[in-house]
Amino acid sequence: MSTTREPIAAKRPRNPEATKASILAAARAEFAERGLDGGRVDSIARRAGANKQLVYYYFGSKDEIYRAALEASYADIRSLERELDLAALPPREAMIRLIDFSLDYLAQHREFIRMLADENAHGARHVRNSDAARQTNSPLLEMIAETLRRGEKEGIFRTGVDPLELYVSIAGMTFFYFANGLTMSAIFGRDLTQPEAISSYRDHIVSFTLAGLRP
Amino acid sequence: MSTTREPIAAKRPRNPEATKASILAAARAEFAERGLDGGRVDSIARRAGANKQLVYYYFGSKDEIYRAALEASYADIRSLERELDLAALPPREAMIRLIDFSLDYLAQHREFIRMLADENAHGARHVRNSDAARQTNSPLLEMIAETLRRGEKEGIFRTGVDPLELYVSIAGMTFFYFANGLTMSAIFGRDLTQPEAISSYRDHIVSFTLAGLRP
Amino acid sequence: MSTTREPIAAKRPRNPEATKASILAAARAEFAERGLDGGRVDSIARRAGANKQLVYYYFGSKDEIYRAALEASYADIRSLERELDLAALPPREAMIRLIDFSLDYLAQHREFIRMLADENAHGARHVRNSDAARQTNSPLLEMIAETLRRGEKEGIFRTGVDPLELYVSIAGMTFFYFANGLTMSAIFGRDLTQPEAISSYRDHIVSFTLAGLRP
Amino acid sequence: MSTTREPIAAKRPRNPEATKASILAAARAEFAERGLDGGRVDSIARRAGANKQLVYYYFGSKDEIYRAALEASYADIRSLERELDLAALPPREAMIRLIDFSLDYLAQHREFIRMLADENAHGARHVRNSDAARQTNSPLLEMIAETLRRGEKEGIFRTGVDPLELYVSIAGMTFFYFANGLTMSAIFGRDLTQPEAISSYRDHIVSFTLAGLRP
DNA sequence: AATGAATGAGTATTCATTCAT
DNA sequence: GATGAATGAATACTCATTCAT
Repeated sequence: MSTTREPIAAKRPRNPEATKASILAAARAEFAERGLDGGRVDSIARRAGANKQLVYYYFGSKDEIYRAALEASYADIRSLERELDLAALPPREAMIRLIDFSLDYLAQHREFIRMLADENAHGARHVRNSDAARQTNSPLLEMIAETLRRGEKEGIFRTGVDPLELYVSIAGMTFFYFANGLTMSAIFGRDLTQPEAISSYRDHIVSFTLAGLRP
Repeated sequence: MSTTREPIAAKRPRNPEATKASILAAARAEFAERGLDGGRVDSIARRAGANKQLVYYYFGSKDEIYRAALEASYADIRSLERELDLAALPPREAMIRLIDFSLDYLAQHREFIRMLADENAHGARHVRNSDAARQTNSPLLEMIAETLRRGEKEGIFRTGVDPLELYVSIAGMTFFYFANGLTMSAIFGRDLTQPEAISSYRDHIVSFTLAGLRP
Repeated sequence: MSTTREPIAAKRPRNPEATKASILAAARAEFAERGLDGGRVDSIARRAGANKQLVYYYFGSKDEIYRAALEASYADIRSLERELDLAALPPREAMIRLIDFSLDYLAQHREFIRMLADENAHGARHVRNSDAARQTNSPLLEMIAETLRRGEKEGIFRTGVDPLELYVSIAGMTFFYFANGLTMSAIFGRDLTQPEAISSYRDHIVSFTLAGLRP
Repeated sequence: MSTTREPIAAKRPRNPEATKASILAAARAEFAERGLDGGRVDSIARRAGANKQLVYYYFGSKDEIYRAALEASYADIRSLERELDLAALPPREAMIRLIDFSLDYLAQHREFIRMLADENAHGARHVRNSDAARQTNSPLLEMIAETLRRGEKEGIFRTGVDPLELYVSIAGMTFFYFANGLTMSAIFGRDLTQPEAISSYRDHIVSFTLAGLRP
């Protein structure tokens, strides 16, 4: 009140949707790189080329930006999962494709690994508060179940395999490789980030999984 | 108040080793709960009942306390791994024991999960700077290799399985379950933290792994 | 969402005077509750159900809204003061009526207390900039003077009493009771907000004042 | 963690009590001038020539600094009240002295007016949270009661006057004069800040009060 | 007349770290 | 060894105000 404030004219062109989108993109990059605690709202604004207050104008708080970023990440992977179309492949090939998808996606989207780890480290509170994240059910479970059923019929998969447990196993094998690759590389003295190492590990999981499903 | 001066006894008895140990324990608890970025030096001092400056006196910086905490975590698990004595069991039982150990340890030491995830999220820079962490080689790889050899000889395990890749697979299946259990529980609407769920998953991994190793 | 565009009807019907009035009412409520520094333009707009920019459109700045709110408060009390018609009562009853009015008005318009205190705390700069506030002379002084004259003639009031000083005394006794009632209640351990306490204090002021005016 | 921070050597000489005292003094000045909402922690630190964090180190939060400042103000006036020694004077002179004290103190300590007004505007929450403020009972009430008793015995004061109500009346007449002098001066076109005006008002209150107490 | 988007300067508070004793 | 005092940079979030439509 005592200090006179004369704001300077706005420089950013009026394009609300683009503005909001660029802030969200910046937030995703920031959080992927530095995590929830390490991410800075200032940095998000800077990355987006936006005024910091705009971040709050559109998202309200750091936690809500994080939730939006997380939702976007989930939406991305869900969208690709829906395109998998495992039903179009024979059971064995379907399973291989699932493994490859899981491995490739994580290899190319390290940011998803970071966000997932971070979210769990924080008690999954953003996911729990996100209708979007909870309701956008993964199509994977049903796909896996259907693939298992076909494999059982063909006699190449054993019965009694729980789709969710299988999913967790495959996701675990792929996720862990990239999530903890750095410490393992340092400790075991074997560079797991090399393409050949990844390729070899891929073959291992494929044969391991297919064998693991045999009747 | 200002006139009478009672020489206040130093609250903390001079016991350097105990002091350092209590600070380290406090640091492990703090980082396990809040991560590297979320952990506070103040909080560590408070938890340890020590003066904040003591933390710096003994450890130098936040990063070095973190490294010490990480090293202690690694030392703990390495110590237990060494007691596994897989060589005393038939190959199949040895493999089951390995799986159970991996699962139980993570179930009971969630803090290790957090530290591992955090360390990797930060580029594993503390592990790389830690001779202790890198040199205290895990005895597991050799144990697994030996177990695989025996299983091959007995004809119950196939050949060509890489011990490290197998280790990554098993560690991945167990780690992922606990590391990302919260988001999965929220999203899949199935409480994976229940003992029955864990027990069921354990059976799944055991049979999946044993089958996966069959010739 | 972006394809179908339904021309959303302006929520607020074009009714400038009603709009301005609702903003003013909102401002009065806001400033009465939170003071000049504590009051928020955003909050005023929200209370008024209006766009924030409208507040600026009609009032120009926070200080000017405050001035308008203050003027409205003064106008309210002046309006009631004009209806007092002390001349219609015998001097003693007129004086009692004046006291009751002062006490009752403040009891029922705590917001006026806050605005008065706030305005003085800020150097009365809004009042000084307000022709309205300064020109709408209070009719009280002349009423009091006339009542005193009649009392003197009747021999029940002493001479030489300055109307403004008497006004300040009465206003002070009533204002202070409500303005600082909270701290006094806390410190003296006697709840001055109770109706009985107010009623008792009223009797005290009445007899105190009448006695104080005796020749 | 990623940014390296190398603090520069401390410049402030080590004198905790002086430091804390200077911060408190600065806080009192700041809040007296600008109120609770208008006061800035930054400004307090600057006034005290101290690092801002020191303010938090010693006082914890803005509200607690305010409470400390308020307590100090109360302690100041209580200390002077205790020196009044009304019992040493004849009842009439005692009453005059009480009035003069009240008027003079407020005339010379405008900051107390501001703090009192502000505290009440904020619901007296700091006083309620302050044991010091509540327990340091004002000696005035007992002094007034005793003075009234003596006056009654001598037949110069009437009976049945409640000490607290009398206190409120006197405090009100003096407080209001200074608290709202600025708006009244502006509105009534009579400068109440002039020494002559104050002096005249003092005489008015004295005779008004003494007359008001006559049997 | 009315609305939503955008801005810059602030605002209380926190944090890792160092100094002095 | 141990403690309390002090520092500077930062951190999430707010606010009055203006621009563009």
